[in-house]
Amino acid sequence: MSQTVDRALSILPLLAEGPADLGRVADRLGVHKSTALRLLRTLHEHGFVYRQADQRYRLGARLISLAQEAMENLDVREIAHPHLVRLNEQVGHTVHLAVHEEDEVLYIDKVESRYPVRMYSRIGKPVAITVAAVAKLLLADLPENERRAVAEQLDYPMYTARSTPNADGFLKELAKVREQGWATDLGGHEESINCVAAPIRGADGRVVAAMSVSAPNVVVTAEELLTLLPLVRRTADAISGEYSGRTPVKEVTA
Amino acid sequence: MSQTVDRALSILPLLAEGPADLGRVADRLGVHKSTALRLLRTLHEHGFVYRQADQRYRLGARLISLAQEAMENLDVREIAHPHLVRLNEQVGHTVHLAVHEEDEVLYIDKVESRYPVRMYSRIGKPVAITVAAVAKLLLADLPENERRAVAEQLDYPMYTARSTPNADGFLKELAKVREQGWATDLGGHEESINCVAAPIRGADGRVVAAMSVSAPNVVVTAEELLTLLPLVRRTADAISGEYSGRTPVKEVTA
DNA sequence: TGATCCGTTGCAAACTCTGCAACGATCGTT
DNA sequence: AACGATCGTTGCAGAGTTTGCAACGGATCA
Repeated sequence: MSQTVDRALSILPLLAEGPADLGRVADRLGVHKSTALRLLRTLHEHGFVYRQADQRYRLGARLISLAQEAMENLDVREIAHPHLVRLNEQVGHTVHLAVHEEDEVLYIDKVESRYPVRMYSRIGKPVAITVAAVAKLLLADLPENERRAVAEQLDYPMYTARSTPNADGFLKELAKVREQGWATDLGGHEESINCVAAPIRGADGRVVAAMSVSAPNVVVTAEELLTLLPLVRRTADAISGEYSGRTPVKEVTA
Repeated sequence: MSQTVDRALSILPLLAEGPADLGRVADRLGVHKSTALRLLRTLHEHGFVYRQADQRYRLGARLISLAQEAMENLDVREIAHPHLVRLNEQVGHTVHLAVHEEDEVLYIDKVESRYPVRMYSRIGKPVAITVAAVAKLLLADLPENERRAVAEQLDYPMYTARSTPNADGFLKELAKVREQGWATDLGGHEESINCVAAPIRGADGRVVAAMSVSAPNVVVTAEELLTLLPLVRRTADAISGEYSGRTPVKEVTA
């Protein structure tokens, strides 16, 4: 809606690909160098971009610290954290907490496995939305028309042979997940990694977050992991209860 | 330099304080509601702000995932990480990696202590710049005039009785740190927590990052922690060596 | 039911932003 | 060593975007 701001903000994802010089930024934006320069200057003043010694720009520290604050403001995270830690102490595996927001599902908390074999993931990282157990739970809770709309505009990368292949399969999986109230990812993202996940609900019953326990095949089989399901669900319910007690902040779905 | 972008970016730190409604944003910006609305809309389209069900705005998920990418692009971090993990395995305590950028020093990596008593800190969080051992190392490396300029514009909060009290004391400490090539924080931030830190240097000898080992008094005394200094320094040197091998990206200091 | 508060929209004036062209510095080449 | 090329930077005037206003509609509360 605001051309100038729109252009300035478009610079950031561009720089996320890696450092870029003025000419490159101008080209990618489709504007004159002088225009790009002024936008970059403004971003720089706010610390959103940083200028290296070679004159190239990259994303700045301010962005990182702001994002940090953004996460600390999420009240689900605050409430859930001690529960995640406790669950991790009981089962030993990696525990994740994720939320959904505008076509992205991302991890907002993580407690590392006690086992030496750890999975790669990071707080703040968008999850593989078509296969992750937490993503299934979060999307399954959407009203049907939205669910279909989302499903149809997604890509379905075949990370492994068991990845969700297309929108149809995804919608069927979501329907199943919606009904049973929990979800799994059995090697759909990485061949040897399995997850079980449960939803966290607000006072109105809507899913506000999802948590999962993940472990590689070499540590426990999928069957063994599934035996943890009741415990995971109980933990999620405990968080739901505590969260519902407070003034919940539901999210707009338009 | 660009008024519109400047205003739009000013909204973000404002929202970092917590969710705000349109009127509040407009007031804080000193602009008309309709102006604020249009800026917020643009930010929203890019996912930088999110609109809650109660119509209020808060920081959005895109900000978080962008910051994530920003950190993954830092090459020091990538090189250092395995070294940090190894050090953590040897000493058991929390290990941090920090960089300096435009008046902020922030943690860009962390390996958690194996002991049950853990210290509070988070990747992406700005560190207490006047007391943290890593901050001392990073600032000590600046040319003298810059060092003084920075020192004089800082605040000196007395977290504890041993916190650096003022610019004068800070500059003396920096001089000492600069000479000895390592730094400590003995209860200057939190009464019972001590740190030892060492610098990581680029090919040109300039400090590009700093790493530290932190532990609470209840686990090891300050004296015991100091015996780890040689190991910390050796680790830092190893990282420096590896980092210098690549094309280093020095940072502009203006 | 009426009043108030808040977000939203169209419009015209005003101001900001844009692209251009020219400059200077740096770097690599002949 | 000098030249050419590349890149970032600046002043300027026209163009286009942005701004504040005022009015509308919906929601909330008394």
